[in-house]
Amino acid sequence: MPSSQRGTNQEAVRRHNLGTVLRHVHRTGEISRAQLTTAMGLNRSTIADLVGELAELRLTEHAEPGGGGTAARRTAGRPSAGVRVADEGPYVIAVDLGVDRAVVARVGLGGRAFERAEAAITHETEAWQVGASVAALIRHVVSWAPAEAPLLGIGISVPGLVRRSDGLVRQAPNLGWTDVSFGSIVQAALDLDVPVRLGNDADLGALAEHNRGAGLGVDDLIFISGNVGVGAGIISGGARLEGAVGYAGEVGHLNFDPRGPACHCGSQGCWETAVGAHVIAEALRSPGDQVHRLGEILDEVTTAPRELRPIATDIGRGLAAVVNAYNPSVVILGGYFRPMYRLLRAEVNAGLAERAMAPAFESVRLSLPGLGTDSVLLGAAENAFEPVFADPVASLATAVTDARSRLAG
Amino acid sequence: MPSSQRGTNQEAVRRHNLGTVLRHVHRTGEISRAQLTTAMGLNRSTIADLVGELAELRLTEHAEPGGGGTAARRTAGRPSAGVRVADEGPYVIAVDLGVDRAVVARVGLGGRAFERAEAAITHETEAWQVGASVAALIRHVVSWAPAEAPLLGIGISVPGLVRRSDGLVRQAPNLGWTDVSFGSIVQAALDLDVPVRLGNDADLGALAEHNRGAGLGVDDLIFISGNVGVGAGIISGGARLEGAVGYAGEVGHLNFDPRGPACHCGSQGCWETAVGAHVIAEALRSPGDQVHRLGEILDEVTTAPRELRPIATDIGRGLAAVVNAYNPSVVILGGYFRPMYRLLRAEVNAGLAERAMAPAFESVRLSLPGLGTDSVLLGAAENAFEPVFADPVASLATAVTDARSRLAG
DNA sequence: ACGAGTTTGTCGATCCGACCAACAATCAAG
DNA sequence: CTTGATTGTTGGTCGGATCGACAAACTCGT
Repeated sequence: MPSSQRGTNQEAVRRHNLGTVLRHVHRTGEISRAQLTTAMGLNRSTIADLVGELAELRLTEHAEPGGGGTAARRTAGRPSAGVRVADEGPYVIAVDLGVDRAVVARVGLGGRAFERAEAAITHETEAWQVGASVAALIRHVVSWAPAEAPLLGIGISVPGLVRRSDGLVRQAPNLGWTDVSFGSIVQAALDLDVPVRLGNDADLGALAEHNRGAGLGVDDLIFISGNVGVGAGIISGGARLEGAVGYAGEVGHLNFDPRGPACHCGSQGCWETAVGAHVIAEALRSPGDQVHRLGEILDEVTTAPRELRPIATDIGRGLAAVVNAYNPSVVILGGYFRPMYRLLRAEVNAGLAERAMAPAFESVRLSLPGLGTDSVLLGAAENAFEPVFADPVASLATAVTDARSRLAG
Repeated sequence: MPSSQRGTNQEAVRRHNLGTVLRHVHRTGEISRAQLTTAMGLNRSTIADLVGELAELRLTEHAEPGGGGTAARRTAGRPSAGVRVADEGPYVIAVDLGVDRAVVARVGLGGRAFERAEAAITHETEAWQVGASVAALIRHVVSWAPAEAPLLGIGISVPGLVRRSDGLVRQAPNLGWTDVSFGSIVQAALDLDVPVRLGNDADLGALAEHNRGAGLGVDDLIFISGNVGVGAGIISGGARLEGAVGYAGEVGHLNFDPRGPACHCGSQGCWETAVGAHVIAEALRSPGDQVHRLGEILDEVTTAPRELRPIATDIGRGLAAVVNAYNPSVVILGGYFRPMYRLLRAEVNAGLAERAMAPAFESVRLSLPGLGTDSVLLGAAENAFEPVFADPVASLATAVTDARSRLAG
């Protein structure tokens, strides 16, 4: 039964409002109390009370009315005091597990990415080995954190199917993983009982672009991740579309041509077999071991190679299915689709126009990621922050306050 | 911005809780206060208060602890008094606009369908003519209603694209409509200022099956409507998936075979061109004008004709795309897909297994509608009831209390 | 420079709704 | 018939949002 079947008690109201104020502060970095009252529709007094509680929790702190520097003069009346994320405030660790490397970053409340580190991983590496390198990267990154700052959790992005209920990695073909409990592996390697949240790379990319990127204020958007495999992260009506088990958005395996080549998923002629990284690498006559780096290779290309044109058209044609199925207002092309769209915008659009239904086509817009190549990494961070917006007090209770010293040992 | 950006004030809490109690009563017909406390997680006293307010609004009434008849003896302790929908309680009018006929029914709070009426419509009929016949059916059906009972609204199902923001029918190929404001037409024909809510047939079928049919308690389900055209209504995470403008779920125009025949949507090889009513009717060598009645024709068939087998397989193959895209736990086959699945279950399942991704396939189950051929009609009623669950007081304010006498004139 | 007008923060009082505790009602089981 | 269990009712309590009044801090016009 969904939440609509349950009642709302006053404790839940407080939790929700407190979390929502924090969400606004997180989204903007700094926001005035006046803006909070209009955005949330609550009374001035109520906002003041909530802001006071957040300050007591050391999540936010008072900001002088002047704002950051000599901001432009505003309207008449008393200037509104600001609320900003606390110095030495809480942070999370974001992990982007790619097919050839792992990137780890420390991200503060407010969305600022501080230190980052990365390491290469190969297709042959076992999951526990990957866990060990990730743990080492985390130790390194946390060592730069303020001593007092609490670690709220770890968010991990995985290029594969992640079961929502427990974060189990069901299938990650490009890592060679099946049923790997990667969250537990990292926890064990760190010897730290900190909340870990895993997510599919496309889902997390969509989350980040929705909160901070090209999808700001857009409640129906799709992030397409091209990362050897092809997947979609879907935000519909402002909420993540997950499906029963968390596998919604596997558009790479939508049917594209029933007479097409066999796909590793068991079917044949999947969209992925027409626009996957292998196909593009082959068209570029790129060495086989460079497939994992396709995005970087394409990023250095300035003029579109002729042989990529039909593939770009097929990208558009496949996007038509996405548009017909989900009716988004923005589709953001991430991973190696980003340079493909940058180079071959006309072909992609033509393929889309050819097959999308007119009313759905009219209301959609293709877009490049607003966060560049960091969408997925920042999405992992956003995902790790989610609990603190749902219930700040409970989330702080599970946070690790002395992460730096405990991980240094 | 979604609701998560706004705050919750106490007035909203009361509205929500009052509506939720009413939703429970509606769903079950009769429910004990004890069940309400456990289901909603609120205190006994609070439930008693809410129930009292609903009774004052004449929406519900007290039911003796004995329940409906000599129910089985229950647990120890004082028996819990029941709450049931009021006699002479509020009702809605549901309209199912099919391709060859319109069905109208009066549906009471609690979901009971009382009187119904229908009339034939032809492809050539203009929208205002359809509106006039629907209005006549409504007048007829309302004439049987209790004099005191308030009419909450009218729910209309349309086989086509309906814009969510204002209920405009953008495209209804099988009715020959483009940009028709059918809600206003019916309002004008009735000369009654009553709330009218339109919806796509598949979306409404999904709603009804979720609330009262084969999808009871299932939060991720899909209703496939085969009604000359092919569409899907999607419930994901307990909420309707609508998309930016309301066109999500147009799976009939997902790509099926790029070399397939041209589709009326402008593309070619859409799934609809492989499993649409015309294809099946042709395979049955049925007269061309019988296409609209395909569901009824198939309902009378007892053994599956051999020539339908490949089509059934293609139904399954197309469903694989639906399963990959939305990861539902139940897919309900409505319209003419209902007899197709009844007759050719094995073929449909085989086609699905052939192309769906393994993890998604494992978590999905195909099903016949729990409401028979009435899913869409009852979904239109459920849709019309929605406002009263969002805010009972406001909805009653817009209701028509003397509908019978005003429509009799 | 100074007052008028405007907007915001703060404080106490108030209101509203959910919660709690005690008690009465009503049943099953022994 | 007694005991135990469960539920409805009632009056009081508590938490949280709101309201009104006032002070604070700014812009703008003179």
